[in-house]
Amino acid sequence: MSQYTPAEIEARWQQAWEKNETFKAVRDASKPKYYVLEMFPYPSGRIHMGHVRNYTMGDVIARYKIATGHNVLHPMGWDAFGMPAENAAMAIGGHPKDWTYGNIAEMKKQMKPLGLSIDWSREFATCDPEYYGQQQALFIDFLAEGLVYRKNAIVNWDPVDMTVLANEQVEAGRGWRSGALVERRELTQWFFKISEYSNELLEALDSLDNWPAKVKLMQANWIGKSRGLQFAFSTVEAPEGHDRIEVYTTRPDTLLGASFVGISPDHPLAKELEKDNPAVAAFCTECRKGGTTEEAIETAEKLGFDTGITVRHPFDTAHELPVYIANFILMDYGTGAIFGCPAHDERDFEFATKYELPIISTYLPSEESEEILAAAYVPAKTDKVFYNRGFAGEPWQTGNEAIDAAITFCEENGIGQGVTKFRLRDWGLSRQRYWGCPIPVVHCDDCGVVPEKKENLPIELPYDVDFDTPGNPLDRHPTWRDCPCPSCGKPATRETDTMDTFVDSSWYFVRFTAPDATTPTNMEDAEYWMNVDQYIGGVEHAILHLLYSRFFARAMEMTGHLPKSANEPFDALFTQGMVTHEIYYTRNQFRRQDTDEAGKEISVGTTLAVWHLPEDVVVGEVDGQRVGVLKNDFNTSLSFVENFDKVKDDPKKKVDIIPSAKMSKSKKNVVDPLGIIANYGADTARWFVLSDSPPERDVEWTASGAEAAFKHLNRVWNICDRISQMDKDAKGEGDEDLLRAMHKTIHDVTMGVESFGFNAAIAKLYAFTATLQKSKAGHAAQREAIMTLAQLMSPMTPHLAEDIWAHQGGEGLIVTAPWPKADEKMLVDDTVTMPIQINGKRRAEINVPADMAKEEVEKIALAHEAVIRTLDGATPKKVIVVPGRIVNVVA
RNA sequence: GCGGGCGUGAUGGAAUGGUAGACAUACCAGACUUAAAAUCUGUUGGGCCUUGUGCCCGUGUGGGUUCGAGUCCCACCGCCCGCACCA
Repeated sequence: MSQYTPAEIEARWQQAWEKNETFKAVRDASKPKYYVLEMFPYPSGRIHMGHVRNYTMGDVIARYKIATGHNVLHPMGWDAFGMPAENAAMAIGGHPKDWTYGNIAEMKKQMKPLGLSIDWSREFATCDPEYYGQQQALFIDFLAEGLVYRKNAIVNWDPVDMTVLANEQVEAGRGWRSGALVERRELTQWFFKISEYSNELLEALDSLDNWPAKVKLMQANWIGKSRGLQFAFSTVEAPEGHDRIEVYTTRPDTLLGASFVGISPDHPLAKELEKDNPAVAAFCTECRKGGTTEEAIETAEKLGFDTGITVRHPFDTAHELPVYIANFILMDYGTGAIFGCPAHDERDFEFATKYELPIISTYLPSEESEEILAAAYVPAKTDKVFYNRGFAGEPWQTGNEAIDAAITFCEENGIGQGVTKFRLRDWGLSRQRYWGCPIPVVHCDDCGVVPEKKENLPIELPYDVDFDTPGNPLDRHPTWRDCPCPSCGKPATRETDTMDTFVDSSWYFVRFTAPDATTPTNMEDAEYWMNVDQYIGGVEHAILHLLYSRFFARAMEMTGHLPKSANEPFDALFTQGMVTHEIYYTRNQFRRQDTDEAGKEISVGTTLAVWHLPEDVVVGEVDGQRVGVLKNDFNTSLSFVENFDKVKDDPKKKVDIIPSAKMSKSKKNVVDPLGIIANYGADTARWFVLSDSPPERDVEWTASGAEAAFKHLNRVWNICDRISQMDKDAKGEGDEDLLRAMHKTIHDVTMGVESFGFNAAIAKLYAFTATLQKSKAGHAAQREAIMTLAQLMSPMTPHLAEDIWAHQGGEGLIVTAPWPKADEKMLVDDTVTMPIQINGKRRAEINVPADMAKEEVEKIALAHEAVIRTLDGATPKKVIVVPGRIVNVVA
């Protein structure tokens, strides 16, 4: 009798795979290829359970595809540029490069024991000069194609990180990383022309059948297509050069309801007026300062400044409208100017009420309706309404119909043009930071901005930099900045901005197809391996990373680095849920002045939560409530309730529990994968993160659940051990039943794996294990059953599976053994149990041959005692027989 | 505000329109043990009585379609997520 020893077998089988080069991906035209990829990690230095779940899911797919005869590419790398490395250098000293490569080595060491089917020969980090040098080559090609440009722009400046952020990286007015309030600054910046692809990126979403609808929708909203009318008001008594104000509207049908024109404080006209009117200047300055926090936006009052200028209504030049500078109008959307229609826009209504401007309805719910003046009337654009002030189309029409008619009318009458606008703006990629990919251009007094010559790539980051002063160390590097102009050879200076790290992750998946190529890609490899057949990652990347990557694929096609077929680089996308855990805390009341962990002062009487690691708490149930006791206070010779009684009145010792939340270091509700692997082995960790919850949902890590996974793997191993010790010629009972159950399990697990139903697949494996454990079948059948079970488990628990395979004398490695096929004949039982319903309620069951004729089944059903009793002499109106499923008698 | 998703036992969750609650946790009971742990076995949606091969109710609430609805349709309630002065 031997034992399940994960620590020993996991190391052994990992060595076997490595020696065999099982996961090395080599182009092979004779096999269908399959590229599976998990979003690569940032090398923080420690893996967490989220990583384990993410990579395990990818591994299940990869191993399943290997077993079904695919040539699988399953690579791994490191998203290694970015600010944490610089912050660490500033906080604790050292160099970002050393910190990053140290973390990579450490994390790789932690990942290896998971036994993932990764081709490590393709590994790279985005901070490798070999990688970012090719990225620089791409940049130069993009520049030549006009896909990158430089412009003066008002940018989001993060005062904490001392860098510029893309619009996408500002969340509710705060930097996505630092959380600092973002300021507006004008700087010369590099931009990718992603907006040129707005329509293309929007429309191509339709072709992504294997993407979650939610992600496609988020991207569509982000791109934000709108159709409207652009036209100009002519001004009265405006400064020179401002005789027209261009406006954009999505509701041209409400043009006759216009009661004012509003312009942004950043509008050229506002800036002109600002010059010699201090009141305007004061107002605009106030607006620009305007809070960008969520609360500020929500509570912000609509503020306007009457410029005294008026404009003529395009339909009636005698009708003049006042021009206001208003704080709620954004310069970077539309034209930075609007006309206000208070009757049909809540925001305009609020503004009009405040400044006593007319409220003029253009449409009403019915012909008899009074004009609505108490609130804006904003029905859905698909509702039919009555246009009391319509000028195009029918009196009764939907908003959409009216908009189309209004645009046509205005175009025909030379008032304006129909225009499609997008919310998506160009992607600002300049960052004033050290630890990123240098932008490969040179500034020359004579030649201007000149791209670096490709033979000079990579432009490597200098190692000798200091982080003692804030700002970009490249800017003050003594020699790195100075270089000859690539065009004329005269002394010039390098661009010191580096690229946004989202650039690094926008094409890494392509680089995996030829990581050592001396050009960004190798077309043969790209054509063979692209696209990524299955991409797996967190939903937090639904917009930025995926949108940028889709843009990059197109830009790389345009510059000859990718085939057109790779325009949508991810055929299928799966967004997995997080790993959560409940949170444990005690309370600490401060009796004297003290400081908390962050050094902040705590005043007397303050009660603070003290968080505890799961491993430091014993959890139990008292009066139906989950509570805990600190392990240090726990007396193991007493029951949980007795222990709890001793601490329940002491808030410093009684542990309260907050329901499951995302694992976070600050709340200490983390479980260290290394600890789990040390205690139970990687297979247990892998099995658990896949069981219990559907992969797209969050899974709660529980100690009992992990324990159960471990017990189950032991059970499977013990069954294997028992079967090995059976008499090889032993005959038994129920061979047929066991094999039937086996084939059903093959079928169900295969379906589960194919459809990301890992939790359901695991449930079937539990059930089949129980069947096998109880089976009295002969040796041959049991051996077949355990070997098949091992194969079905192998994507999830590959080490245990290999060990069972070897014990039973399986040929070669299980990882390369062909996936078992369910025998159709074995899936259909000879006899089936059919429930009999009377009026939809189950009343009886019958056992009948599976292929019995409907009429026969009906006869047996009607003859059933319970049916006769329930019918009580009544004649059934109708009998529905669904072969093999159910009988329903309608009385 | 706009857009999307989800509501099933004590808990996580199963159910191509066809026996609701698979599988797991937790709880309870039993076996083994001096005892505990481990292991194994069994019970567990609610209610009713006449304790049966029994009946009634039950997938957020109300309605509808259907022989049959957790599943499809409509309305409402609740929760979650994304976007948001976007003209």
